Amino acid sequence: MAYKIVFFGTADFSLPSLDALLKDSRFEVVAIVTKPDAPFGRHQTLTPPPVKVMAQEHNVPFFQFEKIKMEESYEILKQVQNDRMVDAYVVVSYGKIIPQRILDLPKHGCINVHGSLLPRWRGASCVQSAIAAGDKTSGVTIMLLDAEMDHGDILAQKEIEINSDETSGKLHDRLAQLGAETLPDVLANYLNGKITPQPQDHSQATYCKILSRDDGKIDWTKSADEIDRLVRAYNPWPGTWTECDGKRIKISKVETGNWKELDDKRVNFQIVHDRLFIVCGSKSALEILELQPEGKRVMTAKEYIAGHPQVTSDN
RNA sequence: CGCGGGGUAGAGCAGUUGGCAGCUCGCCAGGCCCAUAACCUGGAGGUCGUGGGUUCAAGUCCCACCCCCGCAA
Repeated sequence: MAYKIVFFGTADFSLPSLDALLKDSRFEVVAIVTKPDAPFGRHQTLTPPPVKVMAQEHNVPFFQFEKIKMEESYEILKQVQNDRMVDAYVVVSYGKIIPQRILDLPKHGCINVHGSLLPRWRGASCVQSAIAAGDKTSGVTIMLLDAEMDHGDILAQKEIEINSDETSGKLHDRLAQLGAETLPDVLANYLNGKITPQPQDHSQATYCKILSRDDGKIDWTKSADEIDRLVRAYNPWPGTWTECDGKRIKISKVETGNWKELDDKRVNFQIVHDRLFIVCGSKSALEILELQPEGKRVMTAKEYIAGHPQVTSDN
């Protein structure tokens, strides 16, 4: 008989894992819990989270609790537990902290898929943090949830290399896929007792915070390498930007450039042979390859220069 | 109707109080040079997002609509 699972998830990162469980005959996803529809996009239209869409496509019952902490949420999940004898919860990028008494409901606890090699990068921006910090590798951790964030015992880890030109968008997708490939076997082996959970080495823990757009303002006194990593790490979210003539310009693609050609006394955009450079800290420089002025679409540096023969940055 | 910027040549931009539609790059042809991302000469390429309106005259003023984007979430 199939193991009964309740899946908690909201974002795109959840989809491959949910899909893997839905397709696997060893599991029956008896219900899905996801966040409520939220205002989204330029017109603030109420939009369902991706996981809800997938739940509807597969005709799986789903719940969108306004507040997971409320009594009602607990009562409903308790009812599901009594009716279906759920074996485990699987939590992938749900987006809210689940209260302990809900975590205690399923017979064998709650399994989480996290996009980093725990205990490194506990928290909400694990993918961005790994790239921004210049990590050579990342991976996924399949773990048990406990009371503290990303703190529980580990069931399995898979490591992958971070490519030197990789953005968070790409790594995010690869990790979501890797998690989905790893999850089913690990989950089955945990439930049939073949895996013994291993505690994390808490002394090695590092943490990362939720990012906002303001975090993406580029500090040009940092070195070109640091900024290059930040640009890749914050692509596509939250994006990196700088101010120019009082307007915001997103910087979406850069490459470490040649310092020696540039005037080191200014920290401005500088045009050299149809190419756009900016002087950074530590005697380094970046070439801007792609940017997006406020209100405009993404364009190459060459296109930007065509309409801005003289450009300067306010920093 | 959350706030805001924008749609003008293949690309990026300018266009002043309405008065013959421009700039940089690219493209085509030719020239110069040991050579070039350089330079010179000539050329092609625009129903100014769409539909109405005002006017002798609208890219420009008025109304409606379509599309793109930044903030926010």
